[in-house]
Parts: sequence; C-alpha cells; structure tokens
Amino acid sequence: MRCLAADFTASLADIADEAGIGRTTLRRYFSERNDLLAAISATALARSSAAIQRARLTEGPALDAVGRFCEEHFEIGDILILVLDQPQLSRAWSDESTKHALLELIARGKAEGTIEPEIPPEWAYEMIWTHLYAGMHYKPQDGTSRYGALSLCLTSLKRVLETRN
Amino acid sequence: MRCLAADFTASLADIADEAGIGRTTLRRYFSERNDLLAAISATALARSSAAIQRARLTEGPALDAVGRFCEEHFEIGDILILVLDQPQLSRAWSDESTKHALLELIARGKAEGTIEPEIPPEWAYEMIWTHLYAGMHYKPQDGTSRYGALSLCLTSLKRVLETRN
DNA sequence: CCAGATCGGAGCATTTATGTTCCATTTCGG
DNA sequence: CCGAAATGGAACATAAATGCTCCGATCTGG
Repeated sequence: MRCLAADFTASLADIADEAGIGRTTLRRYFSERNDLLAAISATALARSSAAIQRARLTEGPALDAVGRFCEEHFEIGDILILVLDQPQLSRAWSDESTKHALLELIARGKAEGTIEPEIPPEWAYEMIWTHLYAGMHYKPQDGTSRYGALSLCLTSLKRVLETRN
Repeated sequence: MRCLAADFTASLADIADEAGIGRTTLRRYFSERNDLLAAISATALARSSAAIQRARLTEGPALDAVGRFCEEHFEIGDILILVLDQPQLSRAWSDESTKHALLELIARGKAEGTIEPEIPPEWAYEMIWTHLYAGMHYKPQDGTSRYGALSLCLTSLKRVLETRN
C-alpha cells in the first residue's frame, strides 16, 4: 500500500521489496498486477462495508451516525487512502449501496432538523468523504495523534453539515 | 490531462490519441515522458502562482481573500485536479511559498477575529485545499453549473473557518 | 527431527512502452 | 503559389516490466 500510494506506477519488484518479500512470493499470491489491484480494491470495499455495518447508520442522531461512519473508516488506514486516490481503483468501487446508505442518513438528518436543509444531498455526501480523506491524510510535523486528526475532521464536518442556528 | 486523470499509467500513445495528435508530434514537444509530466507540473504551479497573485491575499477581510483564492483556482481547471491527485506531480510542487502565503492569511483572519482561533493553522490550510478540490471535482448528475459548485465549496469552507458565534 | 509447505533467488521468454529516425503529406505564412 | 515548417505514419532498436519455471534454502507443525 505504502509503495503504491507513493507512486502508483511502482513496479511489482519495488512493491515486493517495500513489503520485504521476494517478487516470486508476491507473484504466488497475485499472479498478475491486476489481481493485486483487484484484491486491494476488494479488500478496501469489504472493510468499508464492515465499517458501515459497525457504524449502525440508522440509529441515533444523524450527526452522531456520521461521526461513527468516520471513526470506523479511520481505522481502515492506508488502504482506504490508496483506493480513494486512484480513480482506477475506486471505479470498481461503484458500490452504490454505500452511497445510498449515506444519502438516506443525510435525508434523515434533514428530517430531524440537525442537518442543514439547504445543503444538496450530493454535496453533503461529497463533504463526508472529503473530510474523512483529509483527516486520514493529515500528518502535520508536530506529533498530532491519529485521534487528533479524527477530532479535527469531525469538528469541521459537523460545522459543514449542521443546521444554522 | 483528461487521459492522465482517468489513468495515470496511460501510455504516450493513448495520450496522443486522446489529444488527437500523432505520437511523433507529442514526442516532438516532450521527448520523454518525464518532460511531459514536468511540463504539466510546472504549468499547474505557474497557473496557481498567477491565481494567488490575482487573489491579492493580503487585501480585505481574510475570509473574502480565501474566497478569491478558491475562485481564481477554480478557473485553472482539469490540470489542477490532475496534479493534486498525483503525489508524483505535486511532490515537485513543494512550493512552500504558497503554503506560507495561506498560513499568513489564516493568521491574519485569526487576528481579525473572523477565523476560528481554535482551528490549527495546518488544518485550516488543508481544509482550504480540500474544499477547493471537492468543489472542482463535483459533477453531480443534474446540471449543477461550475458556478454552483464554487458556491457550495465557498459556503462549506466558510462554515469550517469562521469564528463560532 | 522430519516431512511438507512456504519462500525467494536466478534465469529466461514475452510483451509492452519508449526513444529514435526517416519520409511522405499537410499546413501555413509571405 | 511556393517554400519552409509542422505533422504523423511506419518501422525499428532498446529497455523495462511482466509472466513464468526451477530449485535450493528456510520455516513450521507434528
């Protein structure tokens, strides 16, 4: 993941080196480059689906559910960043079910009155992923902990989504 | 740009086809792949610098200046998205002067009292780029105009940055 | 300690992108 | 309309990544 995230054109040899295994071993598990990429994509999707299950998006206040969505996805780590970065990988990720779950959540928040009614659902959806991505990507010089980044992410995201008072 | 944005591993032949020119002609202007990538990176950086000049970040209220920063960058278009997407391209873009200009702007906003004092400058910096990117990337099904995306981007960004009342 | 499984180095064939050259054709300015 | 410049198709050499096989070394569970 680290290697591909730094340079998606990295050769399989580079990837194997970075992983500390032999090119032969890498090939034993993924006979083609596409197999590796597909596996990455599939793994990321599976972990995201699991994260969404754990987040129980239909329960409790909508903004809290959005928070759980981010928290759970934060745990997934590097692989998620890689997939979100590469159109090639996230294209296969046209899992509309994820999108629908979030759009429903947004609609619920509006009904509750906790999410700004003016914000277009599609844009709110983008904002959730965008903030999640920014938070996961955030690595400032001084030692801000992973939790610190999550906290910043959630604070900003809530500002974007919440109803104006 | 379009071709590379869709698949950064696209071959020079693919790129030439997409551009409607011959591979020979492409090569005439960029003798190596790296020349092409470097040119893209340099062009994007130059346009960004020009955009920052036009935005006159040191003038007027800080949040307005942030707005101008986004507006001007919006005009740059696809090439900016491509560069922001590819670590390989934005790595050369370690133009710290841009970052400093924005960090100063953020500090000014805090001094003015228009930007939330609690927000870490580094995070505010990330939020600006993040929202800009999200806005430029935003292409929902229904015909939201380019201006609509910019407007959404600015609204959300201001919510993130502005002082809590 | 042994047998089976896993690992990974080395070498090789194939494919593919790339870099390069040449030349016929088209475009464009004067 | 002519000459210079630009274009792009074709062909080819080279380099590099990939796909593949073999075999000795290493690890692991019983």
